[in-house]
Amino acid sequence: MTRANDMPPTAAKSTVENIQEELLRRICFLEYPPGTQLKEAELARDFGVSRTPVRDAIARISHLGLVETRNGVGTVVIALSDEDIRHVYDMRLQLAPMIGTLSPREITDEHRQICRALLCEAHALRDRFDAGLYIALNHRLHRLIASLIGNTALRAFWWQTYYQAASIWYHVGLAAETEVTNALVSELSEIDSALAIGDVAAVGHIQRVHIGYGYARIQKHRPGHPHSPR
Amino acid sequence: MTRANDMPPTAAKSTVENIQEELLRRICFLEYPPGTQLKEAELARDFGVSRTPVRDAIARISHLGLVETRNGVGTVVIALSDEDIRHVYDMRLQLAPMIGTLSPREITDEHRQICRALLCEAHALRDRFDAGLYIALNHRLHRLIASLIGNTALRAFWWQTYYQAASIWYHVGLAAETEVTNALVSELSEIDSALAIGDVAAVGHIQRVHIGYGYARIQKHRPGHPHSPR
DNA sequence: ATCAGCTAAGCTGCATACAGCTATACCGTC
DNA sequence: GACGGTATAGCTGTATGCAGCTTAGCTGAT
Repeated sequence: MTRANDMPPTAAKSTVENIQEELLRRICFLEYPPGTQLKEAELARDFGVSRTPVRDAIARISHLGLVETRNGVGTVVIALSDEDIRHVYDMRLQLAPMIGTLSPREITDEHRQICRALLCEAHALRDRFDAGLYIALNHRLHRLIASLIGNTALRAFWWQTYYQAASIWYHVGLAAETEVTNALVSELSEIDSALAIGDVAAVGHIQRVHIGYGYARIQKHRPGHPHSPR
Repeated sequence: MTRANDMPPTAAKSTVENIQEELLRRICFLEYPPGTQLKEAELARDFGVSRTPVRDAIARISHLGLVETRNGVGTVVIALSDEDIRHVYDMRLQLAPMIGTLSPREITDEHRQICRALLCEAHALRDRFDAGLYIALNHRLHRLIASLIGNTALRAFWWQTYYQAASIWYHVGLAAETEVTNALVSELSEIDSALAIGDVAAVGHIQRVHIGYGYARIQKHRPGHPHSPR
């Protein structure tokens, strides 16, 4: 399939791809929390381009449902409703085991090394928590998992649900630092064990388990529903 | 200076949404077979707008991987590789049973009426085959199924895989008219029975079964075996 | 006849100007 | 003071011109 589906294992090339990736990063890394208004002219200045490529990038991520743009008003970052979040998590719970069953990729030493490095950094996170680092680690972990998925459609869906869910559980992560850090460490060490014996299916089931844990944490620490129109 | 607002309450879709939908229709209905070059200027003339909304529409469907646009060259409709097709079908086989398990919608009499109408028209198709009608029936059937899916993420994925697979099995349909017509009739009558007793899960499994049949037909009639002149 | 190099045509990518829509603040009226 | 209509600011939607990239085809030397 085209490289439009699988996200960025390597660096994107064209201008709008860069902007697209950066916008997604800022949204799911909570630099643009729900309710933020994305002004095309302003973003255009930020990126040093005209409104056209910015509009293009926004159009390309519109299918994720993370932003909504209304004529004459503006483009705002959406806060997913509780029901939407449940739907996304239900979907992820179903997708996770497929990682090991639908054309999984072969595990290489590179995978193992990346996982080992992530585990090491996650340990460091226990001593001194850093929100940005926590988010970055999760993102790299997700990239690692995605690189084990051989089925193109599944990999695309895995990314889509990740982007949809990310901003939510990163938000929770900031409210329960030690809890999520310990969860990340144990998830990584389990994955490390699975990678050691080359068992992709195990990785899928580990994901399945920890997605369940993550959803439970969301329900526990969810902020007192401020205003989530939909 | 308020002018009379006598707009019909039904048509409220934006220009680019219309173009987007029409492009997808033309691609998966094989009016734009793989290899077709989509020239922005030409499409703009067709739709009576400038290049801008056309570009916007193309950008919005780019994530499906059905078109690929390269700078200086053009935008062409992609022919999915055999492996991609297999991946999409593997995915659809997994998604189908979820229709009945992930927040299914309640079946209403409207659903039953639509299904009955489709079944009736499919019967008529047996007497006199018409490619356009066959494709349109399948499309309406897909809309019916999608309207039973309550999980937002699943519904979105269901549509995505449909668009990705549609052009393939519509292509096969043109080479095995009576076979696909009979398959459509039996699929519709099975769904009719499931709707009658309000069993959405059954609908999901019926889909699962017929997706399997569809993939088998693709492998049977795929270019390479039957008619290979020169 | 062959091939390197060049030229021109045609496409997308980008910038910019303008039109249209929406929400808000303002102002005159009651 | 309350209210309805209106002007206005700011945003997105659209049209258009130009620049850059790519390819095909032509030309001329070998």
